[in-house]
Amino acid sequence: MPKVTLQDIAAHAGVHASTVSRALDPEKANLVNPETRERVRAAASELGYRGDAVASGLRRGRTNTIGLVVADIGNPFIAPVVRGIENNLEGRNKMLFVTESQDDHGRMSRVLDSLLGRRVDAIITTAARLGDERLLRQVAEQVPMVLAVRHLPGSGLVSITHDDERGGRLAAEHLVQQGHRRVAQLRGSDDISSFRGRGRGFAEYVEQSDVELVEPSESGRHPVLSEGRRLMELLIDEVDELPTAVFAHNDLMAFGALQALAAHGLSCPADIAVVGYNDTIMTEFTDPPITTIRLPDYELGRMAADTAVALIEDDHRPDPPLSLPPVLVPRRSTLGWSSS
Amino acid sequence: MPKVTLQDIAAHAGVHASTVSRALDPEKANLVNPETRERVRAAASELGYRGDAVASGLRRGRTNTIGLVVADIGNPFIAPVVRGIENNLEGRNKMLFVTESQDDHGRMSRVLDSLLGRRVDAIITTAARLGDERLLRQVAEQVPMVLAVRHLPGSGLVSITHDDERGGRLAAEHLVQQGHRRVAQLRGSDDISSFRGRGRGFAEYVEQSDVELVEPSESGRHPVLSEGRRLMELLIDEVDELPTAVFAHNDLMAFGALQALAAHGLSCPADIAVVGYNDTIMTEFTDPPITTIRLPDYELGRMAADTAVALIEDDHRPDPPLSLPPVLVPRRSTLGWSSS
DNA sequence: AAGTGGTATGCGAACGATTGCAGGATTGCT
DNA sequence: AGCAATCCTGCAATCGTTCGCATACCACTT
Repeated sequence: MPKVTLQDIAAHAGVHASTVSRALDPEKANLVNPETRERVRAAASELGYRGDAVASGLRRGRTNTIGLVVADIGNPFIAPVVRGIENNLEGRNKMLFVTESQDDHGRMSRVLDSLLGRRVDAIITTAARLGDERLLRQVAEQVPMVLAVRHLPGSGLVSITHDDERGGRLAAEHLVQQGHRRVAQLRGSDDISSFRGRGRGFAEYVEQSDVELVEPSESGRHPVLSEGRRLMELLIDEVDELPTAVFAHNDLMAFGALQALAAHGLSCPADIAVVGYNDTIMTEFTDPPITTIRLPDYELGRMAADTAVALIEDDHRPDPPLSLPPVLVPRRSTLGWSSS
Repeated sequence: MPKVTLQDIAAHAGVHASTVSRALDPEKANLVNPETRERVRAAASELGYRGDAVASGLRRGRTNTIGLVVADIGNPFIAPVVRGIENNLEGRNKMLFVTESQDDHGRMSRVLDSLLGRRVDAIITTAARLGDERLLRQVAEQVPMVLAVRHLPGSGLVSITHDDERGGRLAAEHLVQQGHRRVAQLRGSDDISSFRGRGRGFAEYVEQSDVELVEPSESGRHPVLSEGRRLMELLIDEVDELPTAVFAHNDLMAFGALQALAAHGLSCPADIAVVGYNDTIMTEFTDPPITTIRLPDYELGRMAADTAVALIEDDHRPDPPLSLPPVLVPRRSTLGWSSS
C-alpha cells in the first residue's frame, strides 16, 4: 500500500485537495458543503486515508508532540508519573517522546537539544537538579517548559511538585507523636529539590517540637539501598547516643537502614523505628513493613501534562507553582515502638 | 529568538541553502570545498542553527523516530526494557514515542494508528496478546515491526523474547532437584505468550521427571498479587493432597501465594516452597526472600532496538526469532525445604 | 438592472530541508 | 591550444498539508 494523500482523495472525490483538508478538519468542516463533506469523508475512509502528522506539523508549526526528560526510566517512583502524562496526552491525541538524562548535565543538555530539533510543542522534565538553572531557563525561552517532581527554587520556571516539605513534616509529626525524643534523618542527594524539601520539613518540625535531631555527617550521593545502609552505619559510628527513630529520604534507603540495623543486632521497631518515603510497593513486603509517605504520582503526571498543554495553548503561565499533598501510611516499622 | 533556518545560514555565509545542507550533512560534507564547509559551519554555530527534524523527516521520508507500545508503563518488568531501547536509540540519535495499550485491543489499535500517522520508522511492542495477530500483521505490512518480550507464535512476525519455556524448566528442575515429588503452578494470563511458555516448560519438565503436577482449575486473569492469593486459595480448596512446592508465574503472584499460605497457617518453605519469576527487586525483601527467575530485560530492550534499526536499514528480516536465556536465583523460599 | 451579501470552492504559495541535474570553474593531459 | 575529467555550487522541484486570497454562483434588495 503506497501511502494515500490528500491529493488522492481529492481526485477520487472530484474536488481540490484544500477542500479535502477542510472537510477533514473538524474545526473547518463547517466551511464545506455538507454534501461534498460526506463525499470526501466517504472517499477518505474508502482509501484508508491517514493524515501525515509530519507534513501537518511542518506547515502548522505545531507538532502535537511533547518531550519528557526523566532521570532514570527504571526508577519505580517515576513510572506512575509517566503514565499520568501519557494517559492525559493520549486523550488529546498528542504523543510523548521519552528520554533519559541519567542525572548527567551533559546528557540532559543533549536530549533537550534533540527535543528542540524535533520541534516538540513543550517539554516536561522530572530530572531538574540544582545547577541546571541556566540550561533549563535557556530552553524555556524557546519552548514551553514544565518542571515536574523536582523544581528549581527561584528560577521562575513553571513547576508542579509534591509538597515534600509537608511530607518531611508528616514524618516528623508521626515520630514525635509516637513519643520519640531523639530522631535522625538519612538525606538523599543534596542537589535535588525534593530531598531538600523533605529534609527541611523534617528538621523544622523536629526542632520546633524540642526533639533532638542527629544526622550523619554526609548525605546520600544517590538515593539507593547501599547508600541507606552506609549512612546508617555512619550514624551508628558517629553518634554517642543512638536515636530511637530514623527518617530515610526514600524507601530504598529505608530498607538499607534496616539492613544496617540488623547487622548491628538492633531491631526495628523495638530499638529504632524507621520511616521511608514514596510508598513503593516493596514497603508492604519487608519485615517489618515500612511506614512511609505516599505521593499522588499519577495525578502529578496528569497535572504536569495539563500544565504543559495550557502553556502551549495560551502562552501565559499559570500563577502559583503547584504542589500536591502527601499522606502518611503507618506500618509496623514505627507502630511497634514504645518509649519505656 | 526566531528559529534560524538553512536560508539564514546561507545568506550569512554567502552560499546557497543547498550547499549549507550538504556542508552540514556528514554524509555529503565531502562534496563541498573544505573552505566553504568551514565558513558554513562557523555561520551555523554562530547563529545557533539547529536542524528541523520535522522538515527533514517530510522530505526524506524518514523521521528517525520509533514507536513503542507497552501494556503498562508502570509494570516494573517493563521499565528496564524501555531503558534498553531508549539508551540504544539515543546513541543513534533516534527518538522514542512511548504509548500504552493497557492490554486493551481497541486502545492498542488506536495507538498503532497514531504512530503510523506520525510516520515512525518502526514500531516495537511488548504488548502483543493472542488475538492481536490480524491487527499487528496488518501494521507490519506498513512499517517494520518488532515484537519484544511477548510474541505471537506462527504469526511470522519478527520477535525477540526471553526464553520462557526454559525459564519454566529451570524452576521445575530446581524444585525436582530439591526433592519435591508433587508440585503446582499458578498460571498468569492465558493469552500472553510469555506465561504460556513458562507453563509449558514447567509442565514438560515435571512430567518427564515423573513428578506429580497439580494445578488450580483457573489461570490468573491478570498477573497481580491478588490473583496469586486467589489461585493459591483455590488450589488449597481443590486438591486432596497439597503440593510441597508452587511455581508462580511472576513475583507478585508468588507473594500473593505467600499471603495465602500464611493465612492457612502453612509456612514457607518448611511446608510449601515457592518460586517466583522476574527477579523483581521485592523478592529480596520479602520474608522469606523468594527464589525467582532473572531475565536480561535491559539487554532485551537493546536488542529489540537493534533489530528494529536493522529492519529499517535493510528491509530483510533477521532469520531466527531470538530468545534470551533466563537464570535461576535461589533464595530461602525454596532452599529451606527438605523432604523428610 | 445593478448592487450587496453570503456560501462553497479552487488556486497557489508557503513550511524547511533535501537532492537530481546542470553548468561553471579548475585542473590535467596530449 | 584544445579537450576531457573533476570538483564545486546553484537551481528548482519535491515531500503532504494548510490557509489567505480570489472567484463563482446564487439569492435578495432597491
